[in-house]
Amino acid sequence: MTEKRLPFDPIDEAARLWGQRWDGVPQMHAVTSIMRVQQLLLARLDEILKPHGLTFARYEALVLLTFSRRGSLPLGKMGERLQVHPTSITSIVQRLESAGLIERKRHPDDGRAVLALITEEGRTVVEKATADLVAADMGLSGVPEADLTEVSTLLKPIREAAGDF
Amino acid sequence: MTEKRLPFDPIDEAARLWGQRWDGVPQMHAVTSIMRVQQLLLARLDEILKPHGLTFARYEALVLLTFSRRGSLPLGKMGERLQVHPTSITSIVQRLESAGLIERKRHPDDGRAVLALITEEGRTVVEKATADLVAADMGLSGVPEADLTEVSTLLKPIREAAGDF
DNA sequence: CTTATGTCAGGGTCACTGAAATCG
DNA sequence: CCGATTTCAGTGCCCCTGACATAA
Repeated sequence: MTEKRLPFDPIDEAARLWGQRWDGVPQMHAVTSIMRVQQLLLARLDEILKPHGLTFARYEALVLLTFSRRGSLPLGKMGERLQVHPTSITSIVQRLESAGLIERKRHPDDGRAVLALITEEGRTVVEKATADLVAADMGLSGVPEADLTEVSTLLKPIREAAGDF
Repeated sequence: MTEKRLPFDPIDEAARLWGQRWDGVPQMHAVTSIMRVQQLLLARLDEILKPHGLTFARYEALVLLTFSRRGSLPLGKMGERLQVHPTSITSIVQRLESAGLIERKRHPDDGRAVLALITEEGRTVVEKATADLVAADMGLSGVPEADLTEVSTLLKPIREAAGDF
């Protein structure tokens, strides 16, 4: 990754030039900002999770299992909650199983379905990884909590319009 | 992609459960929201760009060249502005060249450097693609412009803290 | 010689399509 | 037979590391 610090805000500059030709400057600025912040956050989170042998996607799957009543969920249910592709869930679960953090069980009531069950080691890893993430403010150190709540509130209609819920 | 519409906001639900065990609920909610919105936006933008033979990353590179005075920039400069890895720029430029949207030139003053120069076809494609994107409000239809400006403003300190500028 | 620029090889993650197997 | 669940093969995209050639 290029670590160069620019002497100006590259998105502000891009928005200025955009406005000389095209409409939709607020949309362009917001989209570019969201893309860039996501990239920065993901890099930071993956860096924190790496020592635990996790990517953010795998961590999310593990947390979801931690939240479930029996510590297990059918893969389809996981994909639905995490909003990821069925084949991606297969891949994520396969890698978590290789790491010994979950086990695969046949669903007792539905022979088609597979349950992912978090192991004791999985629970231990989630706790340690979460402690690190919380200590690092999820990569959002220095941002007032009120601002974060505001961001979440403003982004919610976008998710809703896209059909999340 | 799972298209299932959930009867509740999965992020609100995850935040509720998170709060029963761990700290940092506003941070967790904001991070998850940003990740999800980015995923939704990128999918929408790539869908709009696909008929033009572009991904969002390649579109951004093309727009950057459009904004440059001579329609050309050294690859290193492009990576710096777009905040992507040097090898990623090589790949992006290679594919844009294969599509006939840019040409590679040797830098006249620096034999090490390579210039990416946008072609006439490249300029045409950018205009058409941008028209489609703007018509679709960059995937942000229905969101008030004031809210988008607010989002951009709130996200700026995150980018600044991460060292963008 | 040291530094900067770009390329290439190779590995990793994840998204997606299409096909198949299994089971309700 | 139809539909749901999961897996597998294969493709594409992007990130990253490390090594390398070339030129300032």
